[in-house]
Amino acid sequence: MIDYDPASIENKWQERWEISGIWKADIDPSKPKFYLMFAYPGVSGYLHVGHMRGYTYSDVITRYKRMTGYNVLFPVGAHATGNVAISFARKIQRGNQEQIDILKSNNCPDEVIEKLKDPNFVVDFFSDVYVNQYWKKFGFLADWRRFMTTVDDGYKKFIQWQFRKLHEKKMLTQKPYYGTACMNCGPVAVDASETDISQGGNAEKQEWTVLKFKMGDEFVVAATLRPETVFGQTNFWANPDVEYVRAKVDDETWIISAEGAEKLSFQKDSVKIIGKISGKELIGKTVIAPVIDREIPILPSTFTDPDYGTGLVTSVPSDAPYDWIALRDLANNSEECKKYGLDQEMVKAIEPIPIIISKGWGLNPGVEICEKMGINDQNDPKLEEATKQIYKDGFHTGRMRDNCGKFAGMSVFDAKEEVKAMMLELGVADIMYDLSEPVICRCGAKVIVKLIPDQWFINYGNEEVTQIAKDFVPKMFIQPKEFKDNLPGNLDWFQERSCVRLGNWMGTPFPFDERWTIEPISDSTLYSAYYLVSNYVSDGKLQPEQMNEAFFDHIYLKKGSADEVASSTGIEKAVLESISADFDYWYPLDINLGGKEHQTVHFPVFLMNHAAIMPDMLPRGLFVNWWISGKGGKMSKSKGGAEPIPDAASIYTVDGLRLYYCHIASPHVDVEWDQDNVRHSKMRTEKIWKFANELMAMQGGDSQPIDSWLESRIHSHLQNIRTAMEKFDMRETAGIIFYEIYNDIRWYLHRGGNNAELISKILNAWLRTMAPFTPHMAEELWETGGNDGLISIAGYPKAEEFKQDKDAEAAEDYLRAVQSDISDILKMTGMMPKKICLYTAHGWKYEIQQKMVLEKKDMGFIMKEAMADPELRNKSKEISAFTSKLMKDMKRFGDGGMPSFEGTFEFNTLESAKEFFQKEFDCEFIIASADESEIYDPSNKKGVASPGKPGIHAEGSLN
RNA sequence: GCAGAGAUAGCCAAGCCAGGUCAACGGCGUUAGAUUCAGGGUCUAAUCCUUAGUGGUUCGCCGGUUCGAAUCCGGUUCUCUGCACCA
Repeated sequence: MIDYDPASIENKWQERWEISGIWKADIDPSKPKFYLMFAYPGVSGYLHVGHMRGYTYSDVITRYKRMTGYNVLFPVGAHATGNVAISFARKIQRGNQEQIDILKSNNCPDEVIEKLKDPNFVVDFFSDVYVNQYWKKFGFLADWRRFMTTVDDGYKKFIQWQFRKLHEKKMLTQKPYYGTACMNCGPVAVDASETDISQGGNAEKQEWTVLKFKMGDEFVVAATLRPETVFGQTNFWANPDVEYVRAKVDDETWIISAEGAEKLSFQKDSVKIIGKISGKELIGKTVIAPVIDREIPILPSTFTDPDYGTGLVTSVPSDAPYDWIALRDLANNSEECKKYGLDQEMVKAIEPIPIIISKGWGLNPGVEICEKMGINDQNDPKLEEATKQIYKDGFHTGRMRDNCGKFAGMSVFDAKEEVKAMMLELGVADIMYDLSEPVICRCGAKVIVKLIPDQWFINYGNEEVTQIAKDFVPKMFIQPKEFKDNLPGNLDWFQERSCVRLGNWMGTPFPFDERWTIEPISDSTLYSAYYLVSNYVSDGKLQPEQMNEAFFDHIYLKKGSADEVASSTGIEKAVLESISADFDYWYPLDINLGGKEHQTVHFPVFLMNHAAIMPDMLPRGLFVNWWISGKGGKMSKSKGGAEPIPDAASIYTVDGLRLYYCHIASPHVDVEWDQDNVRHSKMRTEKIWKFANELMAMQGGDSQPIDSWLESRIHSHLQNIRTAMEKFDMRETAGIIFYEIYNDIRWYLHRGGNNAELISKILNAWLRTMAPFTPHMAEELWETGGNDGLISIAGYPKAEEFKQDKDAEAAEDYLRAVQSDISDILKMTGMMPKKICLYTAHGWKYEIQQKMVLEKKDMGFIMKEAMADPELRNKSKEISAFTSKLMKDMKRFGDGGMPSFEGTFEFNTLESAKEFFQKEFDCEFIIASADESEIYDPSNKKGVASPGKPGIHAEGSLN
């Protein structure tokens, strides 16, 4: 036998495939087409073994389709838009040790690390890594000619065309937007991954309602997150230790903190500081509270932070624990009152005004929670928690009390928006945005919220487009089902989505205003169409500058004649016709495959853009795969998975890894990477390799009854494989191929099967079933077995190639059950058997079972009939016991599920396996029917026998 | 917070939509035995409790529907994903 050397087999066949060109996808009108792509990866550096899961599924599915007669298109690409490559390069420029360590552990040479300071090189370098170190090394048969990245010139032309079409559809809108930005670096993303920022990834953008309190000609301005509570205002807070400023905002003068004024200056056209006023000066004055139009006093507090909101706060002690505690502190502190010249009795007289009825709380939740939590002063950190709790309960369960004007009875949830709207309308309030915690940019500057007055959006709220997409969902093939069910809801939920941004980003300039760059999600919503053009760009038949609006209109929307477009673009007419034909042949896409993170963003917008631009060409299917994670979340060196992908391929072998991805679990659950499991998959391929070699060496033999069983099993397996693969159920399929068929053939040999001709026929089919999963091993064995051509393009085996024989399968199932019963008994007793007797049941039991199971007779009928028969009459007790048990069993099996036996069939089956049993248990076997007279039955087992379950008597030495 | 998904034996994971052949596929791990067996190999058997085979208890937790529930319904706790300038 040839030793198994996976590494050399991998190289050998990857080379052969490369040369053979079977990966090239060209039109073949004689075959149905199948077009699958996966959501291309962002160029974010080296990937880990988890990423290969979905990619591998793609190759397995397309290989299967190819072998079942489809002409397959499987292109790959990479997503470079945005700031991933830029921030990657910046990290290298800054000498980020963590990043450099990752590169080094992936065997990245120093001179390359040096070059990775250039974002463009980052894109080129990792594109090459993905293609050559990952996908080709995993044996993928992708159409490499079509490889593209989203920053290719041709791709940019394509995206610009797409946005022109969206504009024609009136789906591009423009309106003000508040975005996060750094004054030095421009727009930054504030998110948990912290790619742009060095601190504050969990910050949220909050909308503050700015309340204007009239004080003479000026306004003292507070900010609140709870505008609906204005009805409960009792006083106003200023921090005596803070120096506030007078700022000219539009035509008004606002008193706010300097920090607040700065923030506001990014969000309003004119904010100009014209003076100062200390907190102390404000205290003791009175202001007119908005909405309630009441005069309230300004009191001192220490919890008011100049950096939070406007640095000034209105006080609602009924629902704000901070306010209540501060008020109480002050009322009880005569010294403090004196210090600010306040009338202590006046402060004491301030009572909370109940405004919200909240589940589980009385009149003043803010007061109650402080008592409950034992909060005693305004610097107690528990106040934060108390505030959150009250807010949560009030927001979800609360209703406005009767003293809240026209909002009385309204839920807090609704009142919040309505009160805010009313105040804006009246001009007593304004809006301001801020981040919930400090955020610091990579450059060290503070990240602020900035008004972008003319932000562009794609309006996914467009009803016509949404409807087209929603209507199409039921016709699509979508796995898993849960996602299919949710997708229409996701589509409805999508409204406007900002689609361009300013600043230093990689990507396509926005065609209507080139200062803007189209953002990363918006430029990956139609790209399956570009794969039908990219190969022409790659081989130079098409120049990016020729790819104008007329060109894409012609290819995708069938506008204009080939002659016209050829002359206006300068593209050869033949090329134009060829591209056009390609598109007509391959489009629409059959499957877009991607990770679970794409469910609510990428897949819906992918559908919507097709619905908007190519409503007749909507993708026919989506396949979502879940993730592979390390134990406890991250991949780790000690537990595996963190090694570079090429290293993992050499440790576990490519076929081993492919089998692992396919067989470890359903594609739609997360899996923990476990070295032992991966190693097992590798050994499984090796085991099958050896076994296949042994089978190939078989000679001669003769045909026996067990042959029919094996053939029939293979028939069923092939049928089940087809059914499973139609749903791309790769786990089920891999289980059948790599475990069940393997076990069946071994059982066949164990049972004495030795028909080399049959085995050779089965092996031939078996190898073909394996090919999509473990293609390298399958090719090698295919060649060793003397077959011509590549197995990768051989036909996938069909169930009809093997004869079905239900009786043979039933007989074998029966024998296995008997064997297992005998084993159980021997195990229980610890007996070394000398003699085992098997008794098939009494004939009347078969008759009754037949009548009940097949003829559906009931118990009364059976008993009546039995009593009429003189021979059965004296067995009535036995009969009724047997019959009622049978009734029970039948119920357990459900409708028609209970197998029924004939006595002769059972007896003959046992008789035919006698020799096998004797060898198996190494003892004498006696097989008899319970109806035979004078049979040896010392422990009276013939009586307990029932159809399908023979009585068993064993004797021998106990040890 | 909002939306969605999930919780199955020591571990990883099928089954759930279409309730009964489910003590619950498969794998890992563990244990025992075999192998002229050198490098985590292969094979056989066992692996909830009980037992001369048809018995008991189990599928996050609590309750309900049903002759019958891992599967259906309600509630509850915990985990994961997305939430719109991260891709």
